[in-house]
Amino acid sequence: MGLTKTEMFTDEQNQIAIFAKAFGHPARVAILQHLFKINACVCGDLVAVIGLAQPTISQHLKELKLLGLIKGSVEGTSVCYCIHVENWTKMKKVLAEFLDLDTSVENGCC
Amino acid sequence: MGLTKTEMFTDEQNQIAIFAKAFGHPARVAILQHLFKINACVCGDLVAVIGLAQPTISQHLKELKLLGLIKGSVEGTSVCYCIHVENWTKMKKVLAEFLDLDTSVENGCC
DNA sequence: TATATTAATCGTAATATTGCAATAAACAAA
DNA sequence: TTTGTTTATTGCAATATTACGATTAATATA
Repeated sequence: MGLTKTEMFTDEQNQIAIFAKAFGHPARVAILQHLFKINACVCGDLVAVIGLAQPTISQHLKELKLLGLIKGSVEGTSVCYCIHVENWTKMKKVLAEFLDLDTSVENGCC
Repeated sequence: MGLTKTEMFTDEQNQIAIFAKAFGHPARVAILQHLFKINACVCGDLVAVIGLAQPTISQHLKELKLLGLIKGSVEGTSVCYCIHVENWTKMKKVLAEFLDLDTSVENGCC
């Protein structure tokens, strides 16, 4: 059906899934890596850097902005994007809690 | 088009996206959390624990197994699943490298 | 004001994902 | 062998995602 049954899962599980989905596409990974690399606002060159069409990049940026992982500010005719560091840190905490579950695994079988 | 243009991105970026996609659904998050919680093989009770239909669970398990994050062994009529700790560690390293990019961000704008 | 530049939105096409009923396959036990 | 139990596979329907051309919106500049 293509329709995730979110109501069957905890808020935490849905939260993890939503964040993970943001990184579930290489274009968004590339966008975020570039923003970190530049370590400043990026105004306009993302389309050239990533290589996808402008509407496609704009769509990916919108998703990341909706999730709060980046912020954009209008700067003349262009728009400048950068990492939302506070939210990035929060997201990392949520994901790390999940990813670090293996620290206590004894693997007594298999 | 629904078709990701993987050839436009680096192996690392695609790798991150593929792993992240595995956690991009709450059912798979729940499955993995349960495997960690039990800290052993789980034989058969996943359908009851998660609450989705058996073919749906089987499909999610297949994806996780294909990615190498879990392993399953036949045990009579049932199949036992558990975390593939070595691969989980490798995956964590790949994701952590990406998630920890913020350590050097000075956020000199925005 | 007219034009150029840049980003967002709309519309649409194609592929991917999710979910489950039905069925098949594998095995244990009677 | 027959029956029951458990998991995998198949087939399909519905929704989601990805991508981009065309257009619109917003703003700077000539």
